[in-house]
Amino acid sequence: MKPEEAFGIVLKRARTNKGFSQEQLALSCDLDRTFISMLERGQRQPSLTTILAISSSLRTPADQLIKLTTDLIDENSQN
Amino acid sequence: MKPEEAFGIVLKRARTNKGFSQEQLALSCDLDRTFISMLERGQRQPSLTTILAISSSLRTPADQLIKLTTDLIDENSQN
DNA sequence: CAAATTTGTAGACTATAGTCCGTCGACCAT
DNA sequence: ATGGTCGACGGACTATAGTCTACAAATTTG
Repeated sequence: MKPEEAFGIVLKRARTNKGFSQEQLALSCDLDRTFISMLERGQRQPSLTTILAISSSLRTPADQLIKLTTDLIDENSQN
Repeated sequence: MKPEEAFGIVLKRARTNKGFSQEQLALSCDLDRTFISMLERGQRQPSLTTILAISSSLRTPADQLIKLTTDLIDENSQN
């Protein structure tokens, strides 16, 4: 499983858990809505500042987002 | 303090702690030597896959690298 | 159902991540 | 002195992160 796929899944889970729409999140972290969409579908990968911006908007520590992502990669290491 | 500055400091510390040269690290994580140099000087910021590649080569969990980075940003939040 | 909201997607664009070539200066050993 | 490793730095290049506009498909809600 590719990093961007895993991050996309983690992002979507975290966002919906907080009850945000893609557009609300995009506005909050000053990114484009379509880019959030591509991130969640694993078609783009985030840079460090993007990770931090999303972390801040979702009020979820960045290192936790990364941990969830790497855990997901490890779980699916056969794929 | 900008994210890329903080990450650069964290990266340099982690690399030298492991006794690697920039070139050794670059070879190990399949990145360019000059790019590692720019990362450490805070002139570039890493993407997610770059963070994971460096994490793997340094045998330091990615979430720990991120935690060290955000901690450093928070400590210097006045700058 | 219809209307409203949300998300996927495409295309064209700009900014920057990351490569590859080289040169230079600092430091440390012979 | 000089040979070797190491890191800063430049320029030119390619790949991709991230924007913006617009429309279609899906989902939710009354």
